[in-house]
This record gives sequence, structure tokens and C-alpha cells, in this order.
Amino acid sequence: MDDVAGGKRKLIDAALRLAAARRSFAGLGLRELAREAGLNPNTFYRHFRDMEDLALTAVAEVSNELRPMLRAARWAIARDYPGEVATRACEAFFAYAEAHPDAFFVGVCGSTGPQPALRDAVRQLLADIAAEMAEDIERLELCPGLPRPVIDDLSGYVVSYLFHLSTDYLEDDARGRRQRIEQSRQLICWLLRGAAEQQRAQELAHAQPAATRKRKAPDRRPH
Amino acid sequence: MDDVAGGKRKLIDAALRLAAARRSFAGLGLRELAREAGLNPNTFYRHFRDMEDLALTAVAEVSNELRPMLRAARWAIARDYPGEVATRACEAFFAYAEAHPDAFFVGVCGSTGPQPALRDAVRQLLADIAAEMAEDIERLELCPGLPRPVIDDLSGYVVSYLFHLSTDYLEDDARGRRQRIEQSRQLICWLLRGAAEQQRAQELAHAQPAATRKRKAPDRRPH
DNA sequence: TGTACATCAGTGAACGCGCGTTCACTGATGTAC
DNA sequence: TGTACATCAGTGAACGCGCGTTCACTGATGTAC
Repeated sequence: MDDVAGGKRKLIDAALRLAAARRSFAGLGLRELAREAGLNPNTFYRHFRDMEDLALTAVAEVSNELRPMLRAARWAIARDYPGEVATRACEAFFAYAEAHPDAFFVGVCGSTGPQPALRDAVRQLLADIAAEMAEDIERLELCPGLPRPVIDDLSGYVVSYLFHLSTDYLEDDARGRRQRIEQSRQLICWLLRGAAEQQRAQELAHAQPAATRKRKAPDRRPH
Repeated sequence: MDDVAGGKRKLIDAALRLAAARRSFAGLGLRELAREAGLNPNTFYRHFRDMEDLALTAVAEVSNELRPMLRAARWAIARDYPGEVATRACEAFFAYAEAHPDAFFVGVCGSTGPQPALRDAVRQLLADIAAEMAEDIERLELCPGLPRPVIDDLSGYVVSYLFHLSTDYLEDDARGRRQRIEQSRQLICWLLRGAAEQQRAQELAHAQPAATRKRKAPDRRPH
């Protein structure tokens, strides 16, 4: 997040600062941004085509930093504190959010904001994080007995929850933050138990009766 | 949602339409809004102090319609289809979203948008829905054996998830929508199983050994 | 039943302002020979 | 080592435009007597 020079860096940082403070990348003005960055309005055009261009650049920077960090954290925790991976990985995630609050506000707001390209970029980032989480869960054998599709769903739920929680987390005081982490831990715990138990029940239902039953995500659509 | 007259109604509807289409209540201009509503820009001031005033009015309208609808749906489903309450209540929620897509886009975007008052109003709405859901779950005895605080947490998770999912749902085609509902059903199912099993395990741990153990939300903070 | 007045939604012109974008320019740094 | 040129980040003035807000006004509806 620091290998670009001078004005470009200033513009990105100023944009994150302003957009995070007002919870919207949308209403960000070019002149206002230049003012915050201490540059001439036209300098913007030296580095970016338009605001969307800048936003996508910022998301890419975060993606390139956050994803490897999360993967590394998972493997390190699994090595040093097996059995606490879920909780400690949550903490690592929130710690990163605490270190880059502006980026997180912009990301969460951008995921529902007016620029389609930014929305898609943020969603893709979440999807990537979830996919890598599932990959790690499988490789590290954190959920033995659960098939990959189930792990994919689990990861999706958790990432979505943590992401949307992150702004509330950042707005909270120390006490509130501890509660948010505890709630995240509880959610993950319930999901894991629930998924595991359902898996066990399904396998039992498959094994016991000789009668044929549909396999895998039985699509018992409600009506 | 229709007991206000003439221009005011037109302005609210036009605002929802514009804000939903662009996924942002933020950049909504007064003149642009008046144009969409087919009114003179100044007519706005006859009905609202500013944009935030209008936004809060719209949220209040939705709140007054959505919450009673959800409660009524729960009781009707519990009477007619006990055992399918979770799934069918989700469907009722999404059906309402389908009937008022503009309001939902505005709500989801507003929950992370730049107007603090709107953010708070949307959060309060979600908190109210979750509280009423917990109330109904308890009264209808849908989760026998789970203590109220656990039901509160469960309701919070579910409402948050469904709310954030609603915009994806609205953007999807019929097939995708069915998947979203199925995923919601699965999430709720896992959470219920997980919470129930953990509750059982905790009660067992309390009953068996004579040793003293802390009661209720053991605050075993991770570190 | 008729008259006088108040209330209220909506109008149209006018204001000053900040915006995005363009243009031609500067001055520093790198590069070819 | 020196010269000429290209590249590139940053500047400052100027443009036309749509914006929020104000003012004085209209015309319909309700109400007191």
C-alpha cells in the first residue's frame, strides 16, 4: 500500500479519509479531494481517469494486502494455537480493520454504493476471501467430516457477517468491540456445530435405510 | 404508505425511485428530485425541511408497514404450517422486498450511507424487527429449550443476514432467488441446531459435575 | 346563503456558488548521443 | 562530461452548468360570522 509515489498516494489517502468520514465514496468531489490532498484539482487527472478509477485502485491495494495477511494468519494460528483458529482469525480480521478503518468504511459503503464497478470489486474481494478461507479450512483440516460445498457455504456466511459487522466494530468502544468479537465467535461456533450435526444426520439417514434417498443438497424447496 | 397527499407522496416515491436506481440516497439533488416528481423545486420545501427529513419519513412508512406484516405472517404460518415457520417467514420477508424493491435498496444503502440520522433509523428498524422476532419465537414456542438471550442473538444474526442479502436477492433472477432463499433456510437451520446443541451441552455440563461453573454466556473471552 | 379572511400546495424568476473539465504553461528528472 | 530532447507531475486561469435557497406571487379550499 505504499509503492506508488507522491501525489497519487496523497490522492488515494485523502479519498479514503474523506469517503470514510462521510460514509460515502459517492458524493466525493474532485476539487474537494484535491484540496484535502493539498494539490491542484488538475493533478487528479495526471493519475486517474475518474473517481471510479481511484476507488478501484484503492480496493486493489487492500485486496493485495488483506488476503495474504488472512491466509498467513490462519496457517500461523493453526500451527501455534490449533483449536482457536476461528476466534483468533476473527481477531486478526478485526485488527486489520482497526489498522485501516478508512479502507473498511469505504469498502462497506462501496459494497452498496452507486458505482457498479466498485460494488463488483468489493463483492469479488469478499468472494475471494471466502474461497481462500474454505481452501485453508480444507487444507488445515479444521472441519474434518464436512464436505467442501458445506465448507464453502460456511465460509460465505462468516465472511459476509464479519464484513458487515466491521463498521459497527470500528464505531464501538473497547467494551463493544469485545462483545462483537464474542458474538462472531458464537455465530461461527453455532454454524459449525449446526452444519456438522446436520451432516451427521444426513449420513446416518443415507447409511441406515436401504431405501434410495437423494444425495447432496436435497433441494427440498419450501412451498 | 399512502395516507399522505399529492406532492408529498410524489416526492417520496420519486426519491425512492431515484435513490434505489443509483444505490445512494446521498447524491440525490433537490432539483433533480423535483424534476422526477414533476413538481417545481420549491414545492419540496412545502413538505420537507431537507433530504434527511424526507428519508426519515420514508423509513418510518416502511417500518409501519413491514413490521406488522412480519408479525402477522409469523403467527399465521405458525398456525397453518407449524414446522415451516423459518422458511416461510423468510419467503414473506423476501416477498415484501420484491413488492417494495426501491425501499429496500434505499434502506440497505442508507444503513451505510452518509446521513447519520438515516443510518440510525435503519438500524433501529432492524433492531425492532429482531426484537419482535425474538418475542414471537418465544411466544409461539418455536425454539423450546432455548433461553431468551440466546433467542435474541439468533434473531439478530438472522435479521442482519436477511437484510444484507435482500439487495442481492432483488438483483438476481428467479433461479438465483430460489438459491438465496435456500441458503437463508440453511443458515437458520444450522444456527438453530448449533445453538440448541450448545445449550444442551452446557446444561449437561452444569447438571453432571457438582463442581461450580459460571452460568449463562460464560464470557470465555478468547486470547 | 353570502362575504371576508386564513391556510396551504404549488409556481417562476433570480441569486451566488462550487463543481468538473479544458487549456497552455512550468520545472524537474531521465535519456540518447 | 556536456548538450538536446522527451517525459511527466504539478500549476493557474477560465469556461459553462446545475445546484440549493430566497422571494414574491397565484389559486384553491376551508372557516367564521
